[in-house]
Amino acid sequence: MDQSSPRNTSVTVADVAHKAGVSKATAARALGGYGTVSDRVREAVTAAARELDYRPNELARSMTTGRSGTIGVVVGDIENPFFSLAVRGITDVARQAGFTVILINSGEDFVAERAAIGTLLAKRVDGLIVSPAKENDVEHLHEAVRSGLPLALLDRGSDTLDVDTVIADDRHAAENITRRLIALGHSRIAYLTACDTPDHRFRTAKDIGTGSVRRRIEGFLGVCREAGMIGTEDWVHVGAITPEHTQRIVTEMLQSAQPPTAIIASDSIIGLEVFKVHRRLGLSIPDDLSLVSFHDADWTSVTTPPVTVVRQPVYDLGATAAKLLVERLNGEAQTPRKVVLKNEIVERASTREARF
Amino acid sequence: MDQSSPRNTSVTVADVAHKAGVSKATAARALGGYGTVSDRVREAVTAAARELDYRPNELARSMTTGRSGTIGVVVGDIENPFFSLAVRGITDVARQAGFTVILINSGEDFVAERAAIGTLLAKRVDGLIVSPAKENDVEHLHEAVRSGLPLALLDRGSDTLDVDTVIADDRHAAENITRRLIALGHSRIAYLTACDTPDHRFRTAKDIGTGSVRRRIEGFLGVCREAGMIGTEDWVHVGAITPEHTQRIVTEMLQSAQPPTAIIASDSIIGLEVFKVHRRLGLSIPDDLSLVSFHDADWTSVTTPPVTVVRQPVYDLGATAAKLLVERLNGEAQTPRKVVLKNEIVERASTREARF
DNA sequence: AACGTCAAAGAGACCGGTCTCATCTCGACT
DNA sequence: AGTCGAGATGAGACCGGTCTCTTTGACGTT
Repeated sequence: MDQSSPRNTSVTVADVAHKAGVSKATAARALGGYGTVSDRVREAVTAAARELDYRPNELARSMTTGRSGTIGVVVGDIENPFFSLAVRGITDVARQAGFTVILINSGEDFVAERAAIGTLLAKRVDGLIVSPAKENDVEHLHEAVRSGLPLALLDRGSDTLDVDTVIADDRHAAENITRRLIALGHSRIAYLTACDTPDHRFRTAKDIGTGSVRRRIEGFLGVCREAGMIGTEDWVHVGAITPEHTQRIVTEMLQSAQPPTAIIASDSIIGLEVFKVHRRLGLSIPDDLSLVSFHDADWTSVTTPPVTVVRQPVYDLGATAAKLLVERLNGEAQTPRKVVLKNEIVERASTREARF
Repeated sequence: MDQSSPRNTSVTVADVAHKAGVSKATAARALGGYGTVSDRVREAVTAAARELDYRPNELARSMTTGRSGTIGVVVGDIENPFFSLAVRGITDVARQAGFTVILINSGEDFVAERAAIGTLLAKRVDGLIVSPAKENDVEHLHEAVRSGLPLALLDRGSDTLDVDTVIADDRHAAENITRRLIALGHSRIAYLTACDTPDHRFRTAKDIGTGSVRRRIEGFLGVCREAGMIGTEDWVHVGAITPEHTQRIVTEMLQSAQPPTAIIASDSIIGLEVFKVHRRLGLSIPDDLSLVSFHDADWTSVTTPPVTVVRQPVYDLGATAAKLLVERLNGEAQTPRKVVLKNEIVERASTREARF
C-alpha cells in the first residue's frame, strides 16, 4: 500500500474527480456530504479518494466558508499551573465541539498580548478566549469585537467590554479569608501579587490592571477598613513577577521591624516561594506566620503544615469560557453572559491565631 | 477613528488597491514587501491600507505559499507539569521563529493521537512535534513523514522513525538512582508508572509502549539484575493512570506482607500520590520508605522531607525539539538528529539506608 | 404525445492572497 | 539617434476548496 510513496504534492478534489470520472463539483459534493449525489457516484468517489489517500485541505475550505475551525487562546503563561489547568478545560470543550486551539502566551505583557491578538486575527480564528493582562488596556480587544470576532474573557473581566465573561468570585474569597485572619487576631496581614505598578509600589487598587487581582485586593482592603485597620495599603506588595523577586520581597518583609503575621499569596507560584523563604529563614508556619494562597496547587496539600488555600474552579473556568464561546459560534447565544463561579476556601493548618 | 465601525466584511488587497488607485498586483507588492515598487506608490498603498484598517488574510496567503506558519504539537496532557513546561519551551522558540502553535492533548491515547495528527495534517501545519504515546504504533506518524511533513519527537523516540528526536537520558538516570538505592541497602524497590499493559500486569519492558518509560524500566531492571536481585519484574507496577489508581496501587503495595522499602515514581504526579499515601498510612519517609520521583516538580522541594528527584531538562526538551523543527523548516537541516539531554539527580532527604 | 417536476451532474465563479508574464517608461550606452 | 536593460506597473492565472447556476434526463401527469 506504499506504491504511491513518492507523492509529495497533495491530492485535490480535482484529482479524485478525474480518477472517479466525474466533475470536480460532483466529487466535492460526494466528499463534502452536501448537495445531492447518486449512491453509485458517491461510492466511486469515496473509493477513488481512499485509493489516492485524499485529505481535504482545511485551509482551502476555510477560505470559502469563512470558518477556520480554530479558537485562539491567549493566556499569561502556560507554565503556570493555573493556566495549564484552565487550558485543559478549554481544549477539552473545544475538541468536543470540533475546534482546535491555537495557544499563545502573553507573559502578562500588554504589548505581547496585542501582538498575539493580531496574529490570531490574521489566522482568521473563529473565536477568541483571552485572559487580558490589563483590564483597562483592551483597545485591541475592542477592535477584535468590532470586526465581529466572538470573544470570551477568562478569569478577568472588563467593564468596557460587553462580552461573554467567566470569572471566579475572587473578591468574596478575599473578603472571607481576610475576615478569618482578622478573627484569628492578625493585624499585620500582607498581600503579595505578581501584578506590578510603574514604580513597583502600591497605592490604590485602581493601579492594578489585572481584574481578578484587583478585586481580591479590593476585598482585602475593604474588610481591613471595616475592621478599623488603617494604612493597610502599605501591606500590599506588588511586583512578585519571578521567584527571585518574590524571595527578595518576602525576605525583606519578614526581616523588617514590623513583619507581617500573615501573608496572602495571590497565586500558587508566589505561595510556594513564601513557603520556601519562611523555611530558609527558620520561621515556623503557622507559629510565626500564617499563610494563605490562592489556587489549590498540588503542593499545598503535602507540605508540613499543609497550606490553607482558596480553591478556584480553574478547570471549569476554562471549560465554561470555551462552552460560552462555542455556543456563540454556533449561533445559540444572544446577549453576552457573565458567569461567576464559586471559590471554596480550604482551611488547612497554615493559619492560626496571631501571636504577638 | 471609529467611523468605519460597521465594517464587518474584511478588507482585501483589492480594496486597498482601489483606494490607492493602483492595481491589485502592485498593492500586493507594496504590502507584501516583495517585487519592486516605487516609493511614491508604496506610501500611497500603506496609507490606504492604514485608513481601511487592512489586515492580511493569513489563510489566503498560506493557500498559495503552502506555508501556514503553524506548528502542531501533540502531547499527553497539558495539565501535567511536565508537558506544560515542555510546551512553554516549544512556544517560546516557535514564537521567536514566527510560528504559532496548535496544541492538542492525546490523553496518552493512541486513537486520539492518530486523530490529532489527522486534524493537524488537514490544517496544513508546517511541522509537527509529537510525544508519541506508543513507540510501536507510529504508523500515523510514518504517514505524516511520508507526506513530507517535518516531524520532531519529544521525550520519546522510535527506532523505526528516522526523524529529529529529543529525549533525556532516562535509562542512565534510572540506572544511577537504582544503584544508589541498592547501595543504601534496599532490596525491595518498586517502580511505579502510569503506562499500562492490556492486563494491567508487568512482565517485560517490551510491553511498555512509552519509550522514555521503557528505557527507565530497562535501566532499573538491568541494575537490579547486575546486583543479583531476582524477580524484580514483580516490583514494577503499571496502570497508575489516575490519582485514584495510584493510591490504590500504592496502598496495597505498602500494606502487603512484603512492602517495598523504596519506591521510584515515574512522574511527579505519581510521586505526589505516593507521598500522600505514605502520610495517610502513618508511615515515615525516609525511615520506613525511601522515595525517588522523576521530574523536579515544584512540590518536591517543599515537602518534609524534600524528595529526591531526577531533574529532567524539561523546558530544554521542548525548546530543543522546536529548535530542530524550525531549523528543518528553514531548510537548514539535512539528516535527522537525535539529541539526548542530560538528567541530573537531585538528592534530597527522602532517600536513606533501608532499615533492617 | 406533450409537458412539468425534480434529482443528478457539470461548468465555472469565487474566496484573498501570490506570482508569472507582458507591457511600458526612461536613462544609459554605442 | 537607436538600442538595450532595468525598474515599475498591470493583467490574469493559480492555490483547493465551496457554491450558484445551468443543463440533462428519467419519471409522472393529463
